[in-house]
Amino acid sequence: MESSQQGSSRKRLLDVSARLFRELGFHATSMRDIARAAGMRPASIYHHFDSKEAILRELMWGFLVELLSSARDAAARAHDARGRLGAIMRTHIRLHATKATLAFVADTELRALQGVAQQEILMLRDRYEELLQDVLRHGVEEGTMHLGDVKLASYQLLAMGTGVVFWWRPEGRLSLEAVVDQYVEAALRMCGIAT
Amino acid sequence: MESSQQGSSRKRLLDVSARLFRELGFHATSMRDIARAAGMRPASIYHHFDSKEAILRELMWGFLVELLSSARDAAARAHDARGRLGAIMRTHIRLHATKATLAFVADTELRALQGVAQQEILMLRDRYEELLQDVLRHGVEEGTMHLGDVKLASYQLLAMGTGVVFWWRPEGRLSLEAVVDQYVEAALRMCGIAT
DNA sequence: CAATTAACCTAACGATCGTTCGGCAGGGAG
DNA sequence: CTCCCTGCCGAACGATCGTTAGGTTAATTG
Repeated sequence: MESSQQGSSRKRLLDVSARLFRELGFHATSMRDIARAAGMRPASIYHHFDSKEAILRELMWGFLVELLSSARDAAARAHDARGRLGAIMRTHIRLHATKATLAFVADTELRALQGVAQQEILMLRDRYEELLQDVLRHGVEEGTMHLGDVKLASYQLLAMGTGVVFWWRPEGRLSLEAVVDQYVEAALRMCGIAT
Repeated sequence: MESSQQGSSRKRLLDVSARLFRELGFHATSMRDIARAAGMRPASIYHHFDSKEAILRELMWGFLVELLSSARDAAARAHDARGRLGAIMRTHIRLHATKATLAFVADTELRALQGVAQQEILMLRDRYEELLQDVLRHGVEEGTMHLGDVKLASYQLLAMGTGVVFWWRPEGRLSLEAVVDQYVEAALRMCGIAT
């Protein structure tokens, strides 16, 4: 009933699509590009996915779901606002660095989705932002954080953190842990928390 | 020798192209889209520009040149590292907020340029980053700034600041001045400078 | 006046796009 | 064995792409 290669072509299509979407952009990547990189013919892709947009949809949805659940788990393990902020930033940087290809696509190709597909992704992103904003709001109310507008601060933190996908490489000068630490410290400082 | 409408079509083409490139992305925008929005026929665009990529090239180059020269001027008017950092961030946010369409395109469509055109833009971006990194390095040497890796810090600051194009609208809840102030304060805090 | 040029047009070029149709191989099920 | 389903294929569909060739108009120049 189940072949030993079950889903292997599908997974390979997702992998090469993510890589191509990152390198060329969604609209500059053709189904023929994807097929060639996956070792099959363009028509065969449609045995696994309904459309080119469906591939992008699955890539973005998968990453954002993992990002959101990781952040929730990390925040739940901390016991105060400062700890939760640090935990969220830590998982944010770690996930964006280790899955940079997916993260890059998820952060830059939202325009390419249409209608309800785009709204579904926006819904996940909103929940993620609200998770962070709740932490910031609690920190301000507790008096442990000192910042201006909470929403603005959340945009600052997320933009800063997401930026790691644009430059960090595992073989580069800085280790993942060193990078994560400096991002977390920057986040805490931005919120008026001494380290 | 000079018509009273000199360059008005050209300017209009740049304006509508920037708007379309931001809304749809470069590759999802067709020459026919641009022509329709500018009130002319596709073939007429080629009287003003050599190619679709040439339009993008001019948009990105123009914005980055203005960004770089504005930052240089602002930094020159300050007299210490802290003042220069604040001045650079202030002009960065202000320019990204007031020219958000251009800034968005310049920050997201680098992939769409090919060969030497892309390298020319990268050269400008590198000079901009170096301007900021010099300020940070001086601040660390003076002892007025306390941060880990200087390059990493510059990426954090620029990613945070550039992010303003993704959410701020002039008709929104927060005024430009309030937004600029919170970004500058966040930058100073990130660099270990008390406010 | 004639000559030139800027600005724009219609029409069409070849290429490439996402997608679909119909079929073929092969392995498991009845 | 026959039947069916999975996975993949060749071939082609209509649409759209960036771009070009050649022509028209109106204004400017000498």
